[in-house]
Amino acid sequence: MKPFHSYRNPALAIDLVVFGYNAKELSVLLLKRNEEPFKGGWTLPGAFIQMDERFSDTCSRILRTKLGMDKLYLEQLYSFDDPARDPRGRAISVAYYALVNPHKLETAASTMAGDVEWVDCRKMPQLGFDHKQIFKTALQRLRSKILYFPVGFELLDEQFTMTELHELYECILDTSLDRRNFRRKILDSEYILPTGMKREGLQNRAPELYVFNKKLKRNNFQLNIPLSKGQ
Amino acid sequence: MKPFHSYRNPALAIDLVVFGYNAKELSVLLLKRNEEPFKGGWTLPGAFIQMDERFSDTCSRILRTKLGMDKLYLEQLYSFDDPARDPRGRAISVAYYALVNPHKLETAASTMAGDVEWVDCRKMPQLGFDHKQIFKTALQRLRSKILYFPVGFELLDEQFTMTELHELYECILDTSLDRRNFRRKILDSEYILPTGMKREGLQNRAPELYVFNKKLKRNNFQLNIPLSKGQ
DNA sequence: TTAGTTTGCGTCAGATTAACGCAAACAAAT
DNA sequence: ATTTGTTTGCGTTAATCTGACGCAAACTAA
Repeated sequence: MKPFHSYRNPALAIDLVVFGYNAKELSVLLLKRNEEPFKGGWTLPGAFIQMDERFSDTCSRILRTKLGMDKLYLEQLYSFDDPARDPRGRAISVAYYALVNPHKLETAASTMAGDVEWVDCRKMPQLGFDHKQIFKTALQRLRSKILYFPVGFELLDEQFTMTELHELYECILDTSLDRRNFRRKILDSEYILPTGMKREGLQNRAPELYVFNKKLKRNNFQLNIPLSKGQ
Repeated sequence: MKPFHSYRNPALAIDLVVFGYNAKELSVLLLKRNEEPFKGGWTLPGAFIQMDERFSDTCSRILRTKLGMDKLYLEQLYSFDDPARDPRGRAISVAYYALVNPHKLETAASTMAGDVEWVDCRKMPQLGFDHKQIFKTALQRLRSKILYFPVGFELLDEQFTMTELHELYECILDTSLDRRNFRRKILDSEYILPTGMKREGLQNRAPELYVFNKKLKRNNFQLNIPLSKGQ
């Protein structure tokens, strides 16, 4: 058995859609390019896969370079193959998306690269390559996944209030959800557990803090969150 | 802007999980290899991606070669990156799965390659490369997708009875489903439409034939099929 | 002190689910 | 031809779930 001979293979890249949530705003990490192609424009952060790297290694490399942190929730999204997606030549992109709580990055804020920026999901500029499509696919995936899997707790602090979780869902789904029904569904689901604690510095009836239930591995759960139509 | 220089890139392959359904049996198209690696063993059909091909082109090429037919339901599954997945060297696999009604192939039966065979999903042999993992991922995807999307009609004839559809679901999900509740759910969903016709050669009260409702494009529907616990 | 907001808990009519009954139309066995 | 079992279509029902929204205690802002 002989190894592959020198096929000409398409270049193979990883592109990342890194979601961050802060102050009722879902944003994505964009890269301001300072070289061709798309010099001066925005793209998603990405890198070519090295021969000895696994996808997750390449992801880590990108995240470390641009965010100074690489242990994030990471999920493979889709592989993109438009022959014209990169003007430099044939390149396949394996896209991943990641979830970060930008708050947790603040300690390492100085390590965030100068050429990246958080951009509000609702105000996406034009993106180079086929990155607009990748972004749209990622947002779609996040929106549908959050309905049946406790993704998104990755976007909040370790402890959070019901209101914070509610706002996160409204923000990601870009719709309004009935507060009381949401509360009931989430608590019934046992996705989260009450800690019995309240945030420091607040008085008696401050909102209760919850944590994600790490023991829970239910897979086929359906939140089925109602839209708030009236009010 | 210069084109890519000669990076050494991993080889890039497409592997296919082709599902076929016949006589209450869900099967997958396997390839009997007659060269190394895994000579004499089973693998999924696959091929390397040519520089000018899109994924779907490579899929078509494989399907035409092995089945003599290439217009099937096709969906990208996942991309696999284990550095050890191919003993010949680094190779990435972009896996797709396809659905065929083997009945529709019969006319072109002679064109089916001699080195492939339909194998019952429940009796999968050892597979070369990481193809067992790819197969498992595909089956999982099919099982979850069938619950919220009218995939699977691709596996039946143009017209089919409620019983045939019911059996297909039981077979794919590998469980028993209450016939009467299944019927109600499916009819309420409007995934299928009654034709008012009965299969030829049968008498008055032969089972009614249905067709897939092609106008239906509902996306967030939940079949929520109950398991039949008693009886 | 008053007026609004946030948070937690509750109510309730209507829809949905899961389990299963029943009979007409057929098929197979005697 | 009659009996017996199976297939197919259509119902029923109790328990549960959904979605809309009321209410008051604890807080905040004016």
